Amino acid sequence: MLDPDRPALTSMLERLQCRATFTKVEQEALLAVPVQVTAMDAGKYLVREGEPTDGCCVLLSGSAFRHKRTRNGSRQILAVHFTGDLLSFNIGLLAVADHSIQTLSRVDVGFVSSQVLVDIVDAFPNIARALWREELVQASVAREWIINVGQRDARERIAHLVCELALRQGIEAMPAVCSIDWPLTQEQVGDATGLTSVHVNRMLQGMRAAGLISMEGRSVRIHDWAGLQAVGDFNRTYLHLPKVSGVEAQRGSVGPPSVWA
Amino acid sequence: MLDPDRPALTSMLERLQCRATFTKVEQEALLAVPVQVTAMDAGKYLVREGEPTDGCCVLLSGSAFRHKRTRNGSRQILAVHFTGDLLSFNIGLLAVADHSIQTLSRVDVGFVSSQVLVDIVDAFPNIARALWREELVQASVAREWIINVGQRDARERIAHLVCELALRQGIEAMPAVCSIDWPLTQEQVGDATGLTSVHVNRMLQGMRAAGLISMEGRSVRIHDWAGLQAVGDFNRTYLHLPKVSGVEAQRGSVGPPSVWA
DNA sequence: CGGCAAATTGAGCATTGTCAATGTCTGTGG
DNA sequence: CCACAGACATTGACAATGCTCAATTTGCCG
Repeated sequence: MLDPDRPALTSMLERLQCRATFTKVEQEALLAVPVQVTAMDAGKYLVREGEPTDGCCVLLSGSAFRHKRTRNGSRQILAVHFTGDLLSFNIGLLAVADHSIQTLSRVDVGFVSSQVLVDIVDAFPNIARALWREELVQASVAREWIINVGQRDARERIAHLVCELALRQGIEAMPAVCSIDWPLTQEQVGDATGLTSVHVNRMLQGMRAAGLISMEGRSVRIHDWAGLQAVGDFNRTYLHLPKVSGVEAQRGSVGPPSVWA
Repeated sequence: MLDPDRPALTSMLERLQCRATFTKVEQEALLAVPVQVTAMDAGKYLVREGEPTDGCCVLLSGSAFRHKRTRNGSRQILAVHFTGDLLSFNIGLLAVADHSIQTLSRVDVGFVSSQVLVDIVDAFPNIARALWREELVQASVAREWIINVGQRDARERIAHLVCELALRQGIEAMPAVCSIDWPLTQEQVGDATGLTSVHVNRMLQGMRAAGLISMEGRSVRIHDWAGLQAVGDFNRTYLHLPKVSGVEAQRGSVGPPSVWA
């Protein structure tokens, strides 16, 4: 749900502030960008593969995912997105969308026209750099997903996905045992990892039995963050997160990796 | 081998001209960019995962690949690059490399400093747009690779890889039966597709037996381009190639898909 | 000719998929 | 408040795609 007391693009600004430091003027320019806000139900398409693309689309609340289908109809999920993420930042650069974007929950989406975006980018090189960097990070995440489905076994793939979504939701600022939003069904986890939902179910049971996680409806409780990272062969470098400061924020990374064979 | 009679960056210009139309001034500005050219042997690292990155690196001749390793040492190839490709275009945007880049053959590589690049991008928005578009296309290719390893079976993955590399080498401007450069060993094909070299070998034998391709040392002869695309579930959209004109160029896409079950 | 990397072959195995049934939860309408 | 529908999760038995291991052959290059 969008907070009516804050500018609509506040969450996007916060996301970009992980990628650059803005002046007051830059911050105000970003928040002042004219944006058309639309609320949408879960399961709606924001972009469809093959359709012409234009403008920029930002996720102001809720979650969404990118996907693409093969000839025989099977679906590969390519990325999961949360509040503040840029969903498409194509100043009319590519003619047609090469994948689809669909909502996972009720969302608020902001649309910004290409022209406005071009103007902002021209006027504020620092903002351009932050947007560019955000795109590079998304590309880095995509490469990590190639490894995940290409080289890791089922248990590792799923643990890795849990780690990524947990870290991107700020798990390291949370208490040692905490819950994160989990917008995916087991079938969607399968489509993200190249596994069947049946096998995902069995692997999740294994992870629960090992005391790594537990599941509560649309959230996952993480009991052993260090162990989960060890199982998932997780190395956060690819997310290019800003340096975290403070003891609390480093909790997960200093403990001994738990053995879980 | 670099042609000494042409400016070093000619091949990069040709690549970018697939993404935008440049004025004479822009073309000359690009070719005049100061570039440090280095020849390197096969198997050398251009970028190493975890090391700081800077500047821009262009492949002026030969081929190279991106890859990343998992904890247990297995390697995933993330992309294959040919003459003219931009290998890293990071105006100091990300602090450390999230993957490695290694040469596949003897190559000539051009290094351009970040500052020069920033100047060019600021002075020529049209060039900036072409570079940006090139990056977006590389991201699109990475997403297609996620599908390839996540959803397709062994034969489809390999056929898809052959199609991609063939199309990027301009197969559609070649005669109906033609050879393309094939810089990968079977083990490397395995690392690119998430398969073992043993299984790659068996699948390639199947494709040869089916009359799709034949192999001649470091090149692959393509006998049935339409059939290969059908087997690989190949849809070129993700490459965002410029519209091709002429009958010859459309040869492969108009024939009936061959049945090969 | 020798050395080495790459390709090829075979046999056995295991991770993961398939199919089909059943259980569970949640929201909605009567 | 209960019944019901529908989506999601879970289970079991069996099949198969692709992996492992280990040996052998081929081809290239000095």
